[in-house]
Amino acid sequence: MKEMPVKDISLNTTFQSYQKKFKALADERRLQIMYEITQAGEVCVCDLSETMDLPQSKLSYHLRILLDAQMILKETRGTWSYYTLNDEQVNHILSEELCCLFRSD
Amino acid sequence: MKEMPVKDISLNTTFQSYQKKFKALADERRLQIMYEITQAGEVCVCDLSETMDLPQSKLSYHLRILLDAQMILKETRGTWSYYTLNDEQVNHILSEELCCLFRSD
DNA sequence: TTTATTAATCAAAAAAAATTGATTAATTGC
DNA sequence: GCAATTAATCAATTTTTTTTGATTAATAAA
Repeated sequence: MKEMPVKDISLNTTFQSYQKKFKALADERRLQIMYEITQAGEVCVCDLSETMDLPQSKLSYHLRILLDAQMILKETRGTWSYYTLNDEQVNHILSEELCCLFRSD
Repeated sequence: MKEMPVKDISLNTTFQSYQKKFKALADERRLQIMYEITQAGEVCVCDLSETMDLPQSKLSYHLRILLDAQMILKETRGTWSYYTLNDEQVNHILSEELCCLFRSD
């Protein structure tokens, strides 16, 4: 059995969680989705489906990946699901320069 | 034929280049490789192969992905290839907090 | 109640990425 | 020259991710 220092175990856990977030960001379409959400402030799937010209199921799939990685937030009102950017997380991960892409002000 | 504003075209190009960089970062093993490089300052494939317990071909593959995404730099001296972190690019992409993981001082 | 809208999920297929083991090429040391 | 070392690349396989079209469930509107 292989020994492993505590420091390395916690580092591995850290890398695992970042892997998930970077995977979510590692897609041109998902970056566009984040940008659209930033511009609109809040969007539902059907809005995105129009502006991005993508079928609903594809959007739901990509939104789920962004949601699981905590890059966006979801609030359901009635039949609609409204998505917003998770600014805190985005700022935590990305450089100042990059964050600007996903900032409305 | 679909029209597309100039702004959106250049944004798409931007997202494309970031997709590549995030893809490179979207792997636990590659993040570990970057960490090892940071710690050692400079490493060759055979060093990494030992410290990370990975076969040479696998390492060459992952190093190439990091290199293509410009997250690391390569310098060949004799039979050896020495890899270093591309601090400039890493700092450009990642938050202060995250960069610390890949900083030796 | 019936019909339409919204969006999540599912299963199958397609596409992309990673692993594996081997080959190749260049360099070093004897 | 010859053997050993280093590392890139290749082809085949495996694994993972994405796409696609359909189904489901919930809400809203007529």
